[in-house]
Amino acid sequence: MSEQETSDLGAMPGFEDMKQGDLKSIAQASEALGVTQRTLRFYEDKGLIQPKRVGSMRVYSRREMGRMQLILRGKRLGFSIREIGEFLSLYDHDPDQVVQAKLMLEATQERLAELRHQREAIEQTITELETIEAMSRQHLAKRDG
Amino acid sequence: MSEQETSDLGAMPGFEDMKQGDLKSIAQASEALGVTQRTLRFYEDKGLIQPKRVGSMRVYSRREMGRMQLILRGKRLGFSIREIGEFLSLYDHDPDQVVQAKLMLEATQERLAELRHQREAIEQTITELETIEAMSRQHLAKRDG
DNA sequence: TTCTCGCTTGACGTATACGTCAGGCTATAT
DNA sequence: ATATAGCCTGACGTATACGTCAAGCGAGAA
Repeated sequence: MSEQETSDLGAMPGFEDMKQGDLKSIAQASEALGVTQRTLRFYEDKGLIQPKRVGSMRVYSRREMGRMQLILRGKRLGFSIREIGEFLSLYDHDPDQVVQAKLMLEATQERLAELRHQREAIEQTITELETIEAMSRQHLAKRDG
Repeated sequence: MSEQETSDLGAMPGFEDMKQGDLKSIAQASEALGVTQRTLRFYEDKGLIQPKRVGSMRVYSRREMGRMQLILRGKRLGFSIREIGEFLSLYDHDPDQVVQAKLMLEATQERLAELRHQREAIEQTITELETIEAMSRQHLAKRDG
């Protein structure tokens, strides 16, 4: 396997804790984050991250990795990438994070309301399905004697 | 407003309880079911219903209306139209509904498992979001004094 | 020099359940 | 005869989050 400048970035013995210690190639970043390279490029397209370039190759610093963690967390919490993008851009242009925190609070509450609704809907559906399940069992029991 | 043979079908005074009492045009059917005409045509395309034709116009009998109720119920319970289609075709070719009931039971149980997972995931997400909500509040409280 | 890696961009594909035209037919009302 | 209403089919559009090519470039290796 030949590795080019990409791997050189991560493999400079003795320089691990320089100012820009942990630079990663797209392969290393996707590996570390558990997402595909396609996903990283996709998020970049959408403006969620802006990895540096060395020539044409993407380089992921701790900043990008941190943002990716936030993005993935947002996804786990059920926010769309559009929403996540909005949060991040607020985050960028709001050093004190006052506006950011307020809007985050709002979004969080809205999402909570949604989830509570969903939870109720699911409970109802589960109840109804349990009824159907019981009826199916009876139906089968009758026919089998 | 002019109504053609469509409305004539539903408007035959004195004949309400003929053998084929309640025949409906697509407009009346969609109205009664609370779905769009497009939806009815779509389900027909997918083979879920087979309304009769008078010339080229669709006519919905009680049979189709009944199937539509089942379809809509299946949707509410979270089954895909493909799954619903499979149930219905089993239903058709299984007069005793033994096979049907067995498979329905399986599908029901699978769906229940899914829903219970979802419910857990939602509970976790709600918990996490509540934490974030509390943190946002603290953040704002600090800055506002 | 030629091969092979890893990377690049761009564009089209996927799944779901319809929405939204566009163009055209027919029957009734005027 | 013409307008209008209601219906028809067929085809493309929508939203989401990527997957999957295709074609090509620069850099070490053989």
